[in-house]
Amino acid sequence: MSETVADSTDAALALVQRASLTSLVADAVEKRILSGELMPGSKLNEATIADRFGVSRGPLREAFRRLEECGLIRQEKNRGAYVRKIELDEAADIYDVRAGLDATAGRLLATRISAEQVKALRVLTDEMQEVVSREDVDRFHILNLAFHDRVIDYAGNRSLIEVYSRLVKQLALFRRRNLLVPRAIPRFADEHSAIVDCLAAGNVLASAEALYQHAMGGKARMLEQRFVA
Amino acid sequence: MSETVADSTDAALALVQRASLTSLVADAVEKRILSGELMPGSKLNEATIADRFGVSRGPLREAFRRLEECGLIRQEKNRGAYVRKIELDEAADIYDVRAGLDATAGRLLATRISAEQVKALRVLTDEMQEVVSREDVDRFHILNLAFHDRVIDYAGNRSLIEVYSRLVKQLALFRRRNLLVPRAIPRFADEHSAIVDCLAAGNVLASAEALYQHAMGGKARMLEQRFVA
DNA sequence: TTATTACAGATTGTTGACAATGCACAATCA
DNA sequence: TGATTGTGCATTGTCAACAATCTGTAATAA
Repeated sequence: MSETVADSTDAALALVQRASLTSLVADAVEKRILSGELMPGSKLNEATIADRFGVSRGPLREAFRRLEECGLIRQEKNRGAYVRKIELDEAADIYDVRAGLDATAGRLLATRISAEQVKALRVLTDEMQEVVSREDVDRFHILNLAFHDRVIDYAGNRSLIEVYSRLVKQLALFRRRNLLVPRAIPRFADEHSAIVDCLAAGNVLASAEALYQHAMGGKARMLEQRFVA
Repeated sequence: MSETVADSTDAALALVQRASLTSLVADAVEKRILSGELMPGSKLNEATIADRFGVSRGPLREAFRRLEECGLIRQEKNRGAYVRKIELDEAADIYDVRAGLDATAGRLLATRISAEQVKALRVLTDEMQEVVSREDVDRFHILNLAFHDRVIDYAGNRSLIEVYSRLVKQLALFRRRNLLVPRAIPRFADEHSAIVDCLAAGNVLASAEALYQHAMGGKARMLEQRFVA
């Protein structure tokens, strides 16, 4: 019990030592944007938000600058800040770049993947194959995200992780019901398995191409749904 | 003459309307960092810099947040801001990602390049081939930068341009006399020509691979020089 | 001597106030 | 009526002052 207290106070201490109001507010606003609580196009009133978080406008404005540079909000001089709206063509651009980053991750990972990492990815792809039969879309979605996160992580490139997560955040501003279409799941599961095969075999070009095409498939799905909806 | 006045006042007006002190200061500091006037590791004193630009610390701190998010400076709580220092391994990571982005640009551009764009690139590669014989390293350097900028631009993807320029800026923090080695120039010139050939032929995979390998050659050169110096 | 503490100056973090700008609505005039 | 101008309010831009923290130095004690 005292440990719990010690842990929490330690955590609080570390928080105070490392985190500034600016960073805390930036994280909080970012979270609300990514969760959809703050919708694209929403006006972000400085005084209102500063009050809500119990800080003055100074730190908040600094947080806004960070979020602007992240591409999550847009600021117009003398007119205020708005949650960034990402149009279809812009989302398509981001998808292309992300596909390229996936390919890069594949190139890098194919030359360095460990047996343990292959195994960890296989655990995911195996469960995905299982899930296909159950048609558990939600579970597949989680596994899908985990799979791609791991591929990027395992590539072991900090710059890649940074750039990739940046794009993923921006794409969160564009999710218009891009839920998985059940009928597409079997194909995705197979593609994941094929990707792991390429990686495990150390085939650089095949890994890159498999990941690229897989990501571009995701883009195509996004574009379809846009026009259906 | 009145036109000149009108132009300059128009420009001034546009500047005042669009640019905030924050953005102006951020640009100015960024410029000084990229030019090497502010060296990696330098302490950035808020009061001193604010005074130099004739602004208060508020806008300057906002500018710092932007630069921090750009990866050009690093801020430690209660200790201040420093020009970011990029170590060798980090630069290597960035080079890998940039190579991947070059490959992505190749993929995209190979499917959409126009005759005019091919021609424009050929103008550059032709002059590069000329320059090889003259061993004009400086001129080659300029042509080299122009070539890669155009390939990215012609790819016509805003997200790619944004991410790419971000990485280029970060790499500027690491240039330790990575000037071109004269003996490497002929090979680079040939590679540029080959890249344009692939693009003009609309060969997606070959374009991507040629640009990727070309960029990785640049990385290798950087690593060599690091150990020679 | 060496380590510890106390203090002072400098620097960063945060705030509230004031100035400048934009926006919406009312008043005016053709 | 319709367009334009003027006015007040809300909001953003900027600043200077204050609080909190850090750093280096001097004083103290073992």
